[in-house]
Amino acid sequence: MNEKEFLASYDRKDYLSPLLTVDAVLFTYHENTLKVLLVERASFPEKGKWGLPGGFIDEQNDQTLEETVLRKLKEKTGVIPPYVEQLCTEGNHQRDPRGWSVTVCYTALIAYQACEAHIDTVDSVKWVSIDEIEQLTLAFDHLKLYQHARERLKQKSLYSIVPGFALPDVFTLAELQHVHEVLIGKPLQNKSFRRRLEQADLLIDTGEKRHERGRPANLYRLKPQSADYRFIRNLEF
Amino acid sequence: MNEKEFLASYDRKDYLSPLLTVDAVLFTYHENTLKVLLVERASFPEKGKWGLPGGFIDEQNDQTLEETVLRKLKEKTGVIPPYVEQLCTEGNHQRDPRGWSVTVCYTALIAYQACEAHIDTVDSVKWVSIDEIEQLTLAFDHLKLYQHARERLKQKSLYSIVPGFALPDVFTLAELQHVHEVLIGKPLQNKSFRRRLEQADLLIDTGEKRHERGRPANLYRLKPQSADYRFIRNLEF
DNA sequence: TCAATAGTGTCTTTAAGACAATATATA
DNA sequence: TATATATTGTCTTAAAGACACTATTGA
Repeated sequence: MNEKEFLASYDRKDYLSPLLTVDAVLFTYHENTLKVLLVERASFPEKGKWGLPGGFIDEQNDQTLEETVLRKLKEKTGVIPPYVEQLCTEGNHQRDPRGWSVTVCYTALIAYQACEAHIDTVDSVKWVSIDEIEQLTLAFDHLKLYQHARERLKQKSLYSIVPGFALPDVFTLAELQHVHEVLIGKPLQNKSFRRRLEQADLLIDTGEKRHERGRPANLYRLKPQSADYRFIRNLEF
Repeated sequence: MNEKEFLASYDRKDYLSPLLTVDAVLFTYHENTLKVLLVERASFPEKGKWGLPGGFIDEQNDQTLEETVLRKLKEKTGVIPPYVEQLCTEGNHQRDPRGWSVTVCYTALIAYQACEAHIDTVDSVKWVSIDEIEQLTLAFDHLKLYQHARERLKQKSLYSIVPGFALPDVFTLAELQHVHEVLIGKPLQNKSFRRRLEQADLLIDTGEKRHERGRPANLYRLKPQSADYRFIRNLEF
């Protein structure tokens, strides 16, 4: 038998694979807190519980795993988040009552404003503050996945400005610093934070200013390469 | 219908999942070079080509994905490597001619001596130097997976001593430094390298010395926690 | 002018880079 | 003693921490 004959005689139905899903921990920053997107499960198992957005691969329409997660996030938020990164894959025979199951989990970030209107139209999707999420009983092992994503994002906040993707397109340095501070769980040295941003040249100065209380703050935009930039030294934590 | 009834009526055969495999990029260090374990494929597709060790989940016997990869690595090397870490999950409809397929890929490290005897007994398993691997035509997208693992390990060599798990139980600082240098692709400052090891207290001094040419070198062992330790500052590269 | 917030100056501290110097083996 | 390799000393440099100070707005 050659490979061609093998493939002709191969029938997928003869081999059962574990259940395979894709999930995402989508963060945003709003009203001085980090929030995570939760979805109410419409069907069994765990029907009625809240869990991470996600679902099955559509083999006809998804070319890659990443396309699956983008499609799912767009279904729930109306938009495709500017930052999406694979987090981990969890697979065992206990996490789903249907049997051996595997989920490929992603971390994603988006501006609150980018999906506010869309999310307001549906009851089965909501943002939950990270202060409240631990109290909820999430579906499957989704709490654990969230915790993993949170921990990774915390690490990233020490050596990158990835958390900035949870902010709107245009933001102040104080806002950016505060997202990092929320993730790290303690205040940062303002001067250090600004100094390294300046040196790494990761932001575009819009020239605009935001007037609220006090001195108006300069408004910045993320440069595209800022998703990949890594400082060679971590901030203290 | 309640959840119990749902599960009773649920039949996995009604839902086809993509093909799911687990693969590993297993590195070792021998004769001053890094090497990767390759396995000759015994069956279609890609029969006869060399590729990464890996295979399907055994739903009856594997409790988790990690157990699957450990089982596969033990089959090929005779031992369970001391360092195993999930690398990434690659999934699309092109990587396998049988259709939509997903692989969960791990990075692992082991001492050459730990599996030398076992590997010598089989023809279908071999170590390939990283200088030669790019020339080979590996099965599926295994070259890309290897490159990904190599890049990640290079990054880790800048802020951890994870590469030390490619060495035997007992090793000299010169050996450890050289593994890092091979990964990074340039010489390191000897003093910096030793200074940070000393400070982080990651090694156990065995008290023994290795006598070769020149001054005998002190022999060390990795402390268990050294797999997780991260320096707060990267070495230059 | 005061309160509030944004942003800067500058000294200290930490840890890496550079590289010379010393130490301990064998031939 | 010469050679080889291991190990240390120490000065320089880069970048973060600490924290006080100045700047710019509205009330």
